[in-house]
Order: sequence, then C-alpha cells, then structure tokens
Amino acid sequence: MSLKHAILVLLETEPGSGYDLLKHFNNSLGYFWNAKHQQIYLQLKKLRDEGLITCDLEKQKGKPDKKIYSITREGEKELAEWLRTPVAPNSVNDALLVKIYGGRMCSPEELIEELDRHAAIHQKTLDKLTAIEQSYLSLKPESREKYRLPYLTLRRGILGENAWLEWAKEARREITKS
Amino acid sequence: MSLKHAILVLLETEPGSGYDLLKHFNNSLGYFWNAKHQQIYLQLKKLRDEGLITCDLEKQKGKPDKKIYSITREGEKELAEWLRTPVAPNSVNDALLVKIYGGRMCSPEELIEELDRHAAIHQKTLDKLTAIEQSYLSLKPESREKYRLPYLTLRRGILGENAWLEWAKEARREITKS
DNA sequence: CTACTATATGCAACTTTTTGCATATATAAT
DNA sequence: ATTATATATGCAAAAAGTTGCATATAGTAG
Repeated sequence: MSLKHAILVLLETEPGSGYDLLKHFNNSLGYFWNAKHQQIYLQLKKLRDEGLITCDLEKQKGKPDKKIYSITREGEKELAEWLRTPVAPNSVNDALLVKIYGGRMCSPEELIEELDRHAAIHQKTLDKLTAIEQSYLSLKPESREKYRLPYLTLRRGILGENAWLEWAKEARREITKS
Repeated sequence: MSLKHAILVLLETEPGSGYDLLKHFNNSLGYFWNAKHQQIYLQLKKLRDEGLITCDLEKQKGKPDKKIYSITREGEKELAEWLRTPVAPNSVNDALLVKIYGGRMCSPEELIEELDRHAAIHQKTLDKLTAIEQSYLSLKPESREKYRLPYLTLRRGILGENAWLEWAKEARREITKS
C-alpha cells in the first residue's frame, strides 16, 4: 500500500541506496510504518520497474556496489497525487491486547510479566524519540523549519508512547489486585 | 498470526456463528486487531481443519443455515499455550503520518483537511469506547468481575484515542501557523 | 585469533491480507 | 413499490508481508 509512498517520501528528501534508505527509514517513518528490509528492497525494485525512481551504480572498493536510487518526475507526480488522496486511518494489530482480553485463562503473574516486557520496549522507543526531539529542539530556529512536519510525526510518537505507558501502569495495578 | 488466537479467545467466551463472531469482534478485539469478514471466515475454516474448533449446523427458516462454532479441547490447549508465549509488540501502519512527514509537497490546507477527517474518525471511535465504558461502569460490581480484563483493553483504546486527539490539536496548530 | 556487528544486497517459499465479486432472504424505512 | 440495511456466508485472484536462507567484506571487541 503506502510503503511505496513512504519510500518516495524519503527519496524525495534525498537519494540513497536501499541500505541508506533502510537506516533512514528505521529512524523516522519506521516508527509508524512497519517494514522489513526485504520488503523495502522489493519495493525499490518495483518502483524502478514502474519508473517512479531511477537507479545509478556507485562503485565501491571491497564492498558490493551501491545502488543509488533517486525519485523521478513520474515519482514526484505520483507522490503529489497520493498526498492529495485521502488515506485510511491507521491500522493496528496488537497481540498483547488480544492476550489481555482473553487473559482469564492464564495467571496474573504471566500477564504482568508480558506487560512489563512490552512496557520496557515502549519505554525504549520513547527514549529514542525523546532523544531525537532533543536534537531537534537544539537546532537553531532557522534549521528547524525544514523538519517542522517530520517533527509533528515525532510528537505523535512521543504522545502515543506516553499514553501507552500510562495505560500500562493502570493495567498493572488492576491485574496485580487479583 | 493471532487473528487465529483472537478468534479462539472469542469462541472460548461463547460459541457462535461466523457472523455472530464478526459482530462481537467489531465491538471488542476489532478495535486493536484489524480483520475483514473474509479473513474471519477463512480462519474459521482453517481452525476447523486443524481441529481447534468444531462446527454444528443450526437450521433456520428463511435464512441460510447458521454454522455454530465452538472451541475444542485442542483449541483450549492451543490458546493456553499461546497465552504463555511472548508476543511481538503492536505493529502500526499509519499512512496519515507518512503523509504529514512528506507533507511539504502539498498545501497546509490539504493537510488540515485530511487531519480533520481523521480526527473525526478517531472522535467517533472514542465516543463508542466511552459509551461501552459507561455501560461497564453501570454494572453491579459483581457483574463487572467477568469483564475486568476486557475492560483494561477498553481503557487502552480510550487513553490511546485521547492521546491521538490531543496530538491532532497540537499538529493542527502547528500546520495552521504556516 | 575469533566472534560479532555493520555494510550491502537479494531470492524463494510461504502466509496473511485485501479486493472484488457472488448469492439469498427479511425487515425497516422512504 | 423500492431502496437500503442487516443477516449469513464464501470463492478466487492479487497484493502485501514474513521467514529463512544466502553471499561477501570490513572493522571492532574480546
């Protein structure tokens, strides 16, 4: 669906190899769009076949050649069009909640253990996001301009993770009671 | 993945037809596990093939026969085992955030329009969840016991949607500034 | 000296999910 | 009368995503 557009968004900012993209992705869109590296490489191939991006080889010594992808006019057009089209609301798949919903069949201790495990992961994500926010906020106001919109998505991550952790505290209290 | 387990969780609570399940699902697990009706019917078939659920026909006049599914011993075993196994953290796919991230290429007005559209959807979800919460809270404390764990997942929904709407206000202010 | 991590890709097989169609009846609203 | 909605299922094809493997080098940590 829109992994395709996520890639176009990133390549519109700057060209790069699949690997570059992957790293960039994992520090930005990856926080709210799931994708494995295979998926990204596959999409890059497809996007190239569709002519939405181009690919130039960059020779490197020792390492395999880098394929540097850039967005094309076609790609920009496609992206602009997508931006004008309404998208579906976020879709969530949260196995932990399925577990808790049906948690009667297992011990409170086991639920708490799993909840804590997830809380640790969410805390880690929050820490990363907060660190990114700090580096954004330490930029000079002129430099911030460029990142204004990405910053909004960062905020979404931060508010979301905070809410998650708040909920986890509440849930923990409730489960412990039993 | 765990649509399978989501179905087992619901059938463990009470047997029912695919359609019953679907409605139940849409008012509970559906808030944090995405699935279309086709997927549910398909999974029911698979679960039956695996012997985790059974199916009895219930004749109806006028309408097609209902297939009433129930969980089997095998199914309960499978479910209990799954509950003891750690699950992956929630995965999110949020196209709106991809859009905002790359929103430089479209007008603030268009972004705001889309943001508001999504906000309306989230508000609607929040309203539904709040209504469910109200009916839960109006139960006698003895009757609540049964729904304690599902209620926690409801709380997750409420806190999550509130956070979403808070963020949307913030984002709206920021985008409007430009 | 060895193991691990990072760089840098990608195929093949499989599972999961989505999209679009298809059917048939009952009831409530316009 | 007609239309829409709810009931009640499901197939088939396509798209998307996951899992597991495979390759090859360079640098760093133990």
